[in-house]
Amino acid sequence: MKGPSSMVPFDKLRARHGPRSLKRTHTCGDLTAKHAGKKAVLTGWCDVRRDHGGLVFVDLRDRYGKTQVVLDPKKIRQAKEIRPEYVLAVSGAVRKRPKGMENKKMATGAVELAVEECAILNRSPTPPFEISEEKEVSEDLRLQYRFLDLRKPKMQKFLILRHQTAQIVRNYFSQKGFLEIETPMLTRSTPEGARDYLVPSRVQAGKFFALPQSPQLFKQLLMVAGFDKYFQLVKCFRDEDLRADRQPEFTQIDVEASFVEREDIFALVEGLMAVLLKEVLGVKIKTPFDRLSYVEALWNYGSDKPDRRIVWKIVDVSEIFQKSPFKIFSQAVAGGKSVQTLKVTGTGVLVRKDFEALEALAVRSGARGLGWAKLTKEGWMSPIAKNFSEADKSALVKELQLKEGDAVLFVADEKNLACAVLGTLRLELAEKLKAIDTARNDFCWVTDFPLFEWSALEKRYVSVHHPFTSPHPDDLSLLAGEPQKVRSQGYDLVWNGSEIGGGSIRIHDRALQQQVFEILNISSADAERRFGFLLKALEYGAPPHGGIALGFDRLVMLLSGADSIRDVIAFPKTASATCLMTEAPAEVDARQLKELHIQTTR
RNA sequence: GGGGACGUAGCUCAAUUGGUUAGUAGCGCUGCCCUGUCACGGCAGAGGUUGCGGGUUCGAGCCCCGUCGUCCCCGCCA
Repeated sequence: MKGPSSMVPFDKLRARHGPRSLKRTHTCGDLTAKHAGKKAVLTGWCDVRRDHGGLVFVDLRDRYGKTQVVLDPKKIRQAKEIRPEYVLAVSGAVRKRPKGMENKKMATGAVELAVEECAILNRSPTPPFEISEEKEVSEDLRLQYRFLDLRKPKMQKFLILRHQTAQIVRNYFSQKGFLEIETPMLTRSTPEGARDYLVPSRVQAGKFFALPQSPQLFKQLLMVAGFDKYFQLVKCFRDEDLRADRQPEFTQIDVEASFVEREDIFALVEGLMAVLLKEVLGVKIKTPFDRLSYVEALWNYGSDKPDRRIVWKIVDVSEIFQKSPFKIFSQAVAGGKSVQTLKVTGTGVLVRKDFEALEALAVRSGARGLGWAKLTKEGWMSPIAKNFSEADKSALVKELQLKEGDAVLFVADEKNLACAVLGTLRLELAEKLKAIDTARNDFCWVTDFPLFEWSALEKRYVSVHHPFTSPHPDDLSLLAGEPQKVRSQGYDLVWNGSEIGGGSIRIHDRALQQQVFEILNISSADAERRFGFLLKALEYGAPPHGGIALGFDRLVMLLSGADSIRDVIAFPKTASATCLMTEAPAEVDARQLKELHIQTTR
């Protein structure tokens, strides 16, 4: 029991919790000159207070805006008590501000509320940081006091935009005949893919649920059930390390449809993106989006999520160096490797040290080294060009259309690796040289991914997308002999160099699914144990089907211009997957563990 | 798992090469004054375990080791 000293006097308690005479009539974003002369009651938080002694101005804030209210301390005794973040209800007359006193920066700046009655609904200690966008506050403090951080208009704008985006998505799919169907959060662990978050079962001793990494299997089962058009805004969970655009729990726009081909999914999603950009950003985009094969993307841009707002492309110059006196390149070509180049424009500011830093990055990215040449007024500035023949140089100038101020980066290696390294440098340099056309919105589909890749770690093939992705029909004959050459019917959606979604046409044939499991070195007993329900469903009249999942948080981040995914999630986790506000995850009582039949080892 | 940046007042930051008792710092906070401000203004004031632990040194905010936390990147993320 608390002592009497901490008791709140009864009349104050009644003021806070009792019936209220001041019921809100307008929000703090509502009032304009046309309300002048009317009575209004506003509620909100004190944003700033300007005390002039005989007159007190308070900017009252709620999620709709801010309104200046004016208090005469002689009439309103609470005027002097008000502090930032106090919760107020004020009534009075709306009046036009005196001539010349209008505030053009405020939406409600033409008017103010002359307060006749003021109730302090709650008080606040001085907050740990100011609720304003003027100053950067360290993110750990913001996350600790998330309820205050979310009071900032900018954060509220993000969450409002998130809501609007969700509404548009739901409307779009509903209008196209798609049904939103929920799938379980407590499901079975599927060891393929990311690490699972596990949930112990109390009732089934020693057994565990897993939180879904995605509703992949359930949505396929819905197709088998005949719900031929499904979507869901759904939470997914992956226990992997975080990034600026990755959270352990995140939201997907999950979509699946039956009797469709790749192009049907593309058109569906293109339509959605067009509506979203129009409604949210007021931007008209061109559809259909360009389609690039995985190989095209990699060979031209050095990435499977190319940012085509950067004009520089990778060019294969192996042929030029076939007979070059520069042994490093000519021998690489002779040995079946290749020489890849990236021409970079506007490099006037780059000096030797910058290229050396680039070389270090290239080496970190897996290259053996980096060749570079910069065309200056004095000629070729380069540690390697002195080894080039004149024929090499003129062929390069012609092939790459080199001009003064351009630089060329060279990587000689196995083609895919060399391109990937140049792809990394391309992004790095474009950022540094501000060579990204940020006014552009570039969408593209990347298709024809390999179905499998060899995992050196696990010494087996693993799925590039997931094990239910259908092989490309033209490559079925390669499945048995050369699985690494099989392309998949998977696809990614890329927006300005960010992967915002991925999907595939699925396998709907039990025998083919079995064969894929075999290539993945999943025994039929294993497959039966883990995915038996799916295999069984495939036997009972599974329709051809396919779909996509779009990263909702990432999408909202890009639509809102937020620079971190955390800014568009109300209560996000830190890079070490903890919540600084609730301090989750936390230890639990020994009794709880016992009930769950669990013992911890540390 | 690995690499990098950062951690000083409530907040944002400063503090020369390791040198007195940490800085007239900005914002915020407290008190007083002020009837037209809007990032109000004026005067006065309070506020510090330099994340934590250890070491080197005559002397550490600064150097070294460890640790904790935040952020970014690689691995990882079907």
